[in-house]
Amino acid sequence: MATSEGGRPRPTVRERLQQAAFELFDEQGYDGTTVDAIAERAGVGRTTFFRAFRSKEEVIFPHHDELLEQVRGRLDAASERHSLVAVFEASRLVLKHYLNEGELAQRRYDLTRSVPSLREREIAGMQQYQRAFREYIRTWMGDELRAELMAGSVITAHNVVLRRWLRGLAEDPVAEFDVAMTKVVELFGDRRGDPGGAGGAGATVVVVTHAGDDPSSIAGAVEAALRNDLAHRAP
Amino acid sequence: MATSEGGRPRPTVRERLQQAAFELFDEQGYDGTTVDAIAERAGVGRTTFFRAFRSKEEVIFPHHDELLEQVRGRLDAASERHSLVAVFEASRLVLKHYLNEGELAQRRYDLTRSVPSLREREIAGMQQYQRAFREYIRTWMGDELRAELMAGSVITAHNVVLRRWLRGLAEDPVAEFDVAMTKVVELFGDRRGDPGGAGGAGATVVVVTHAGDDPSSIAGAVEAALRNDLAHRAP
DNA sequence: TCTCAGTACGGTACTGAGTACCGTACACGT
DNA sequence: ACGTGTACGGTACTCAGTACCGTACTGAGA
Repeated sequence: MATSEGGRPRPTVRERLQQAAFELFDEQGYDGTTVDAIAERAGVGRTTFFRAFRSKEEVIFPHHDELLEQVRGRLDAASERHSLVAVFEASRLVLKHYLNEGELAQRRYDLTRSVPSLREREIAGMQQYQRAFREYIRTWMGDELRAELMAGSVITAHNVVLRRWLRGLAEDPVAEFDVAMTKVVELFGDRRGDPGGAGGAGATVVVVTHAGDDPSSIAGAVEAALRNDLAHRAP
Repeated sequence: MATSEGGRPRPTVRERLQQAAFELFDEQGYDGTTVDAIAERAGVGRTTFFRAFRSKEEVIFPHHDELLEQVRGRLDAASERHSLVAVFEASRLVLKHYLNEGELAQRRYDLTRSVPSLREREIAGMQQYQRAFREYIRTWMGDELRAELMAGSVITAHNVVLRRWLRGLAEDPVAEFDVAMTKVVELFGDRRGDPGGAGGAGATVVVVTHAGDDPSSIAGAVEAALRNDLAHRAP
C-alpha cells in the first residue's frame, strides 16, 4: 500500500509533508514557516502533520531515534573481546547513515547553521550517541574519566569528518573517518604501561573496522587512509 | 539602588522571580509550572517576567552569556606563549563559576536530569564553551582534528569533575579538576616528536594554573592533586 | 450486500510560551 | 509645577503542541 499499482510510487503523506516543509524552509526560512503552511502545501490537515512528525523539528531529524537504536544494538551485540572495534563500527554506522541521506543531510546542515534552535537540537542528538558510547566504553574500561574522554573523542572525530563532507571538502569521507579514528586510537589505545589498553593501533585497526563491508573496497580504503595518514604525519 | 538603605537588601524583581520559579519547580515540576504562576507568586505581571528573563529556561541558566564572555575574554587576553595555560584558566573559570553558584547549581542539576528540554539546553551551552576553546586552540595548533579533540576533552574533563561535585562525590573539586586536566595534558601535550607541542605536563601545570589564585591555597591544592593522582596512577 | 471494526484523516478548541504595543505610575532633574 | 525617562501592568496577538470528536474509507466476515 501507499504505492498505487500503475506508474511511479505515490508519495506517502510523510514524504509529501517533508517535501513541502523543505520547500517552505528554503523560501521563507525555518522560523518564518508555520506548521499550518506546511500542512496546507502538502494538502493535508494540521493534525495529520503532528501525526506524521512529533514536532516541527522532527521533519529535519527524521530517523534519529532509529539510528540511535541501531547504534545501541550494535554495541550491545559486540563481544567483550572486540570492544574497540564495536565502537568504531557503531560510529561508522552513524557516518554512513548521514552519507546515505545525501541531499537531506546537506539541507539540514545549512538549516542547523542558521537556526540556533536547530543547532541545539542537533548537538543534543549527538550527545545521545556520545552517551551510548560512554556507557559502553565504561563497562570495559575501568577509568571513568578516560572512558568519557574517549567517547567524546570518537564523536568529535566523527563530526569533524562529517562536517568536512557536508562542506564538500572530503572526497572520500569513509577513508577520512578511518584516519580520524586511527588518531583516536593513537591517543587512547597506545599508552605506555596501561592495563586494559586497547591493543594495537594504527592502520591495522582500519582494516579490522572494515570487516563488515564489501571486501573489494577494503584495499582502496586502506590505501587512501595510509596516504592521508602519511601526509599528516611527516610534513 | 535596588537595595534600600536600612535593613537587609530588598530583593530585586529578578531575584524574587527566580526564588518563586524554583519554589514552584520543586512543588510542581518544570513543565507543570507556567510563567503566569511564577509571576503571580513573585507578585509581578507576566510581562515583567519576560523583561527580567528572555525565556522560562533562562531562569535556570541565568549567567550563561556573561560567563561565556569571560571565557572568551580570558582566551583572547592570553599571550601566544602560554596558550595551554590560558585554556586551563578559562575552563577553571567555568568550574569556579558553578562552584560559586552553590545551591543554584545543584538545583539546576536536578532539573536538567529530569527535564529533557533543559538537558538539551545545558548541553548546547557547554558546546558554546567548547566552540570557544576549539577556535582558540586551532589558532595555535595546526591540526584541526587534534584541536577539536583537545577542546572536547577539556570540556569533558571539566564536566566529569563538575558532575562529581554536583553529586556530592568530590571533596575538593578544584584539585580533581587539576588532576583531570593533567590527564588531558598527558594525552595531548606529551606526544613523541610533535612540533607545536604544549610543553611540560603533569603536576607542574597544576602549579602554573593556580597562578591567579590565593597563594596560600596552592600548597594544599597541589598536595591533594598529587595524592589523587598517585591513587589513580599505580593501583 | 450488510455490518462491524480498525484506521487514517480533518476540524475544533484548548493550553502555554513568547512578542508587540499601549497606558500609567513613579521616580528624577529643572 | 513641568516635562522626561523608566519600570511596570494589561491586553491582544501568533504559533507550537495536545486532546478530543466526527467522519470517510477499507477490508473481513456473515
